[in-house]
Amino acid sequence: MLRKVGRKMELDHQKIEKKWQERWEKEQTFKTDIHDFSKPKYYVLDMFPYPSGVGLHAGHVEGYTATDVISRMKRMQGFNVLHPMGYDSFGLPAEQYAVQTGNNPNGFTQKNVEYFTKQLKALGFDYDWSKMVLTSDPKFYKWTQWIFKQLYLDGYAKYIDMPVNWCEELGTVLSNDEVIDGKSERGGFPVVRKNMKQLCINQVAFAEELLAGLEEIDWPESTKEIQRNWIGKSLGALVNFKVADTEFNFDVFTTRCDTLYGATYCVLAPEHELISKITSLDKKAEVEQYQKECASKSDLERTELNKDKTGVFIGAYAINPVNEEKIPIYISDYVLASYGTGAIMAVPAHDERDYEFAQKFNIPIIQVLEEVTGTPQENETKKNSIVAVVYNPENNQYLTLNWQKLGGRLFIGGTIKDQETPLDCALREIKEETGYVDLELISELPKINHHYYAYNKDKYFNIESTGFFFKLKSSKQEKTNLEADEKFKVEWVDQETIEKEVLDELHAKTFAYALKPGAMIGDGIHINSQNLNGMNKEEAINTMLKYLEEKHCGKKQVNYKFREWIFARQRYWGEPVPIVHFDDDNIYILDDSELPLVLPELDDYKGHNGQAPLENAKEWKRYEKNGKVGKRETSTMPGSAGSSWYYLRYIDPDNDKSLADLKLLKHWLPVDLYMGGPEHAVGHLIYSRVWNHYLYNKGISPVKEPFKRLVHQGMILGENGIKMGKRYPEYVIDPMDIVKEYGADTIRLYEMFMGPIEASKPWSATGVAGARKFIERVWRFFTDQNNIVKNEVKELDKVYNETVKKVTNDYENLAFNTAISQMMIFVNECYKVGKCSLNQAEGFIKLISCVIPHVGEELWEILGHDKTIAYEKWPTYDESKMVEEEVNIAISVNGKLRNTIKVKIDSSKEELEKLALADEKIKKYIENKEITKVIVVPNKIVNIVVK
RNA sequence: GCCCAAGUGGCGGAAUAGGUAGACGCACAGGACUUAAAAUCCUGCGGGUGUUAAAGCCCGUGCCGGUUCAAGUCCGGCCUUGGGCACCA
Repeated sequence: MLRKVGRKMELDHQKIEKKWQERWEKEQTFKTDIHDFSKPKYYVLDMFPYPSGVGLHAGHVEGYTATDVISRMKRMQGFNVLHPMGYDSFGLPAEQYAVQTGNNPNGFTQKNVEYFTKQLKALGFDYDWSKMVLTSDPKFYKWTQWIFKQLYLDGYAKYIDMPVNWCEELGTVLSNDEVIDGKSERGGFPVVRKNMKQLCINQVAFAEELLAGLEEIDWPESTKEIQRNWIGKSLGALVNFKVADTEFNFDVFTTRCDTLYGATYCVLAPEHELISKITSLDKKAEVEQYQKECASKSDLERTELNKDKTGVFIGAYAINPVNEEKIPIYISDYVLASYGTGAIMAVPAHDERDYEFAQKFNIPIIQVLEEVTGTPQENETKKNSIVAVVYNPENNQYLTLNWQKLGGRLFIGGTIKDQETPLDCALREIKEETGYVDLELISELPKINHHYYAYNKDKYFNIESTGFFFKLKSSKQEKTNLEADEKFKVEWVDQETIEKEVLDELHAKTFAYALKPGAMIGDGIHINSQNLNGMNKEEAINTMLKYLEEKHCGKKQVNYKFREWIFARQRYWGEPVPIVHFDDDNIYILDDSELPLVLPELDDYKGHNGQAPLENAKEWKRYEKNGKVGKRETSTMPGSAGSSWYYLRYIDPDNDKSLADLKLLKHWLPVDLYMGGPEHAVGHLIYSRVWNHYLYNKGISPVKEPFKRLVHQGMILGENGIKMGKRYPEYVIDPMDIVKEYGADTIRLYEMFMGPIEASKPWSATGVAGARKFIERVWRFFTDQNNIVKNEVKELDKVYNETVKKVTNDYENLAFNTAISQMMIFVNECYKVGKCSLNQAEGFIKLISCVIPHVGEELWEILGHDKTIAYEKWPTYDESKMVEEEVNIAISVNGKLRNTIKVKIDSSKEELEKLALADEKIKKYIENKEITKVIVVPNKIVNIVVK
């Protein structure tokens, strides 16, 4: 029944929002009965925030509103919805902020949690607050410690002596994803490499599972690609090199073992353990000096210096296992200790870095791959030939032969005669064809394998062409010696002309080599490689692998860029590690009965002083058991520990027997929709997958992949398109200001209407006002009792059903902007018609209540309902109401739109063609012309093709 | 340098499978209501040309080329912006 509502009603957003927020809280509207399995479940999750003290920003509101809309729709569609919220309250950010503002992290965190919660409630999100988790709560981190303990007992967590990222300023070790461009993510302080004994989790053991898992989850392709690159799998081989005249040997990792014949030296990382054992006496001092220099370089310095290769020959030689050649061993920091085996074989002809190094240290370069140009044919005649590029520095021009119609513009070329070296051939050809004799060789260019057809001889040729790059020293010329068919003009031209006119593939490639000296990186066929000669890459790799395995000096090997997850921070505000180091060097992991190991209070904590803060917790640190005395681990866990499993705990947050009841987990997992920023692609989103895979293998988590569908919200930029943030505080929008002035419904509607959820988009103050205007337009129409009629309103049938369909589908696809457009169209139509049936009004209010829940509830009440709209049945649509009797058909001639006509829907092709051809406007375009074709797409378009 | 996205009016953005480019909103302009303004309601709104007005015509989805009866959409090459990786052998 329609409730009588006096005169015009003002929209008082503050009153309405307060009213409904209080009611939702009082009636526990959004409390999920986790044990109710009678309905299908839907688990929708937001990335929980760091409670940082500055409160929510516009980006939070976007992501959280999106999941809120989904969760409200799913609830109305009959799902039992779990939509929880909590706080990632441990970790470096919270600690840094606390120290900077002189607060104790603990009390400070509590205060921020309250602040955030108040803000989230003010935005009207339908979180079930009874499920809240706090990673810094001992009841929660008991289980973080427990999971860590399982990892430790299963051998995945270990102390390892390894080079780590050390940040002096923060006084802690950092993981790879916490280091950006050689600086710490937090604060931007320099990071150096340091060898330290560290607690690590062997996440590389999960690399294959993680890669395979990516195939089965509905995530943005770009995020999956980032994770694949981060894991960085590469297939290759280990090759063992013996050190000449010693007992020692070492392995290198290579993806191109097929280029072994081109390996002319080896490089060890400066930290390689073999160096001290094989360095010759006379090189010892120099080598040690170089090692010292490298150790003190920060990561930033290393990358900045990467253009200029440095290194030292250590006076030892390795034996190339395929040809027993002795090749020198160098050390250089362009080889990383932490990747592969920390040693490489260098193939300077085909690797840019090796090429650079070889140039600088004057090491031989042997080409083992040659590029193939042209198209291979049967019955080719083989020969060897040259292409010579001659450069005149005087006028910056190159020597070419213009064959005109016979072959265009080419460089000097020719066939190598018996008993002639390629270089002799090049010099002879230049002289015979152009007369120039005073030349200086700049470089010999990589050989090219070229297939071509010679018209004058009517034959196919396959040549191996050696390129030469000469400089003209003087214009001294001798008599040329031309054959009868050599009809060309000798011309000097500039680079631009060559690039335009030298079209022959072989000559163009040769010129490119001449201009850009360097390694030949592309693929090709093997040369100078004995049994591999003539093979392509794949064939050669397989052949080489077989050879290496037979000779027991190499084998297939997979390598990852992915590294150990360093699982300790020398900081205070994190989960204590439940480990004790006994005085007799034995390591003891606490018994379950000793968990949680509670983080002790630290009086007047002012930040780190070069050691782990917990070193100062004298009493806490000491541990005694059965008369044995030990010291607790004083490092704490990294910020990503708690967030790696929190989504499990929401399902059963008060369980003190296990991290969560398996039966409940089985029902509720996986998360159906996970929403959060793309910046977590290689941090949280990998770590949580690692833990979940581990827990799955142990039977603790029932699913391999925890997050079935992942969506990132884009960034919200300032009005001028610049990132909001510390650098431009004047452009920062505080969502709470908008809530106060325009209402929570307005900021929710506005942010959903801005554009596609995943796109970055600029804020617009007038856009916000526009959103409010639309809400008022809705309010005005649906609170006016004269507009709402009991009888059907046929005029709205079509648009209403279309709206229900489009909004339902668009919400499902998170296309909120177009869903809102459609609702605007519906409201515009209502105004035009001047009335709306009660049925349609109720359906529409259900749709829009997901985005503007306060106004939605209020309108629902005004329409005469006592209960919340949250559990009302989602509206349905009737396709038959959406079809119209007539449809517009476009008529185009030669693809150009010329007219549109209205015809009965589903008119036949023949009929449409007849109508189109008979159309008055169309006549003038087809008169006196031949109609070659008529294409008819029913209900869409007719295209007439005329000549 | 390598990998991945994206580029559409003054602006944010629409356009299931190649089939009427510019939905919806903002801004702007005009009108109605008002003593007036705000608010509201209605109308127009890519550029050029044309006309009293219109109709009409031409051009238009970063640039160049291709496939097709038909391209914002598909293919090839380039440019720009954003993101990721960066001596990873």
